Parts: sequence; structure tokens; C-alpha cells
Amino acid sequence: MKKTYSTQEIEKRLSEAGVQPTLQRIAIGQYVLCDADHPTAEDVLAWAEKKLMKISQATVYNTLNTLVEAGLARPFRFPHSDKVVYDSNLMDHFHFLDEKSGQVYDIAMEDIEIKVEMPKKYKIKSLDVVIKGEIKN
Amino acid sequence: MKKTYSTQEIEKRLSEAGVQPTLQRIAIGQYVLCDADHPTAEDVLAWAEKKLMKISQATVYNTLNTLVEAGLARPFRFPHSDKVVYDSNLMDHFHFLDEKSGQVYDIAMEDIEIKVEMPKKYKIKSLDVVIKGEIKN
DNA sequence: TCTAATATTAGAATAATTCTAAACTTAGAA
DNA sequence: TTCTAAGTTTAGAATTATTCTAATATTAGA
Repeated sequence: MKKTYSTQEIEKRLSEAGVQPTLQRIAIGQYVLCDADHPTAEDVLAWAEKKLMKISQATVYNTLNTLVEAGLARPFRFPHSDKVVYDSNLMDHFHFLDEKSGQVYDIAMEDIEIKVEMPKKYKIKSLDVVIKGEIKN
Repeated sequence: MKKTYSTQEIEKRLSEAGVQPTLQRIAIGQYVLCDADHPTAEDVLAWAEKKLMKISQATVYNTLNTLVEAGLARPFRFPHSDKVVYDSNLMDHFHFLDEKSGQVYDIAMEDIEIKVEMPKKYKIKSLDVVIKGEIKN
């Protein structure tokens, strides 16, 4: 489902986006863009610390903001939490929120048929759809 | 567009919802349920202070939470702000966010045609739709 | 090798909201 | 009417997510 990028590829993506590929940025970039699934800043810090990486909280926040500004990840907020979640899926897509676990799943646009009819004065730029429910396994 | 309730009606709605209709609750209730349009806690406090009401910040938060628990208002978060916004529209509905002004507009369900096709294991409970854009006047 | 630009950091600051525990108000029993 | 217990309001402290500050470290390129 998710792409895997080698360290070199992450480095290249950062450079191409005009971001200096430092050690911290490469590590966090690889985690957020490949391994993690909708992580929060807290998740990223916990992962880094578990990896015995010496990193400060500020760097985690700085790096996540940098990834967002570089267009490599997108921030989202969901109703069940007041933490920002980072999504590396750059395609337009929607979200399913499992209210039991708090887990967020990406939903491809193709799975939803949506037609918005509104007076012309509303100029639509984008659409956020969050489907809330439960997953039965 | 919005219903108007007299003080007595607000008092009745509070009582019927099992909430003691105190002065503070009636005042904030009337403001949130009739006069205001998607106010934040900050808006409610500012309004109360402008009215020369002696009220504490904690009471504003308590009362808003009470209104939500009583089912008289619903809390929402939007992507442009990290403040919770209170919505007295109890019908299911969607939102339009004017990215220029930050103003939120309610969109009736009838104005949107949405059809969600998903694997059966996703049990859908509710849907949050936020349309972001601009209003041309 | 040097220097200027850029990153990282610890810790302070900010902002929204909740908590705490004391003071106040109210509803209803006596 | 008075009393009491339950419920409400309050000021201020606490909490949580995030950003800021300003000092230190690293890096890119001359």
C-alpha cells in the first residue's frame, strides 16, 4: 500500500524540494514517508527516542513543519484528538476514523462518489471528508 | 435561518435536557443557540464581558461542555484554527469554510449528493464534510 | 580552512482547555 | 422559614500541544 524509499531516495526527495538533507530530516522523513501511518509529533519523537537517536522535541516539530512546507507530507486534525497527524499520501483522498481505536485509514477518492451542488458564489478549493465509524474484523 | 428562542424557551430546553437553568447557562445558552454563529469559547467570553456579565472563563467552558453533553450544541474543529467551535444546528449538516475570513457556513445535507461505497467491514456511523474555499460576494 | 548560512537544541513561552478546591446558590425536606 | 445536601461558579493552578528564543553546532561552498 505504502511506498518504500531508500535513504538515498529520501535524501533526493528532500534535496529536490529544496530542503537540506540532514541526518535528522532523513531519519524522520523516512519514518513519516514510509514506515509510519498517520503519526503525530509525539509518535515521531517516541520512535526516534526508541531508536536511541539523540533528537530534541523542537527538531521533531521543525522537521515535520519542514516536510509539510516542502510538500512531502500533509497535516490533518481529526475530531477525536487535538494532535496534528501527518499524512504522506499526497494524492487527494479521504479518511476513515475508527472511533474505537482512533486509527485513521486512507480512503481513495474512487471509493466515494460525491457531488456538490452549491450557489456559484461559493468557490470550492478543496474538500475534507472524514468518515467516522468502526471496523469489524 | 436560525431559530430565535425567548429566555423562557431556553430555560425550558435546559430543564428538559436535565440541566439546571442557572443565570449563566441561560445567558450563554441564548447566545450560543440563537444569536451567535459558530462561536468559540473565546467569543462567548468576550460577548459575556461586553454585556458586563460577571462570569469566569471556567464557567464559559463548563457551560459549553454542559450544552454539548445535553445535546443542545455540537463541537467542531476546523483546519484553520485550533479552537473548538460550537454549532447549535442539530440537524445533520456539512460545513463550508471561507479560507479568507475563517467564517464557517452550514450546508444542508440536501445540497450535497454523497455516496460512499466501502467494504462491509467499515461500519459507518457519521460523516464530517468540510468544503474549503472562498465566497465571492 | 574560513565564513556565512542553516540546523539543532534546551528550555522558556504561548494558547486552549481542564482541574482543583473553596465559596456560593439552590432545591427541597423538615 | 430554616437547614442541609447537592449542584454551580469561581480564581487560579495545571496540563498539553506547539512555537519561540537565542545559544551552539553543522554544513556548503568560496
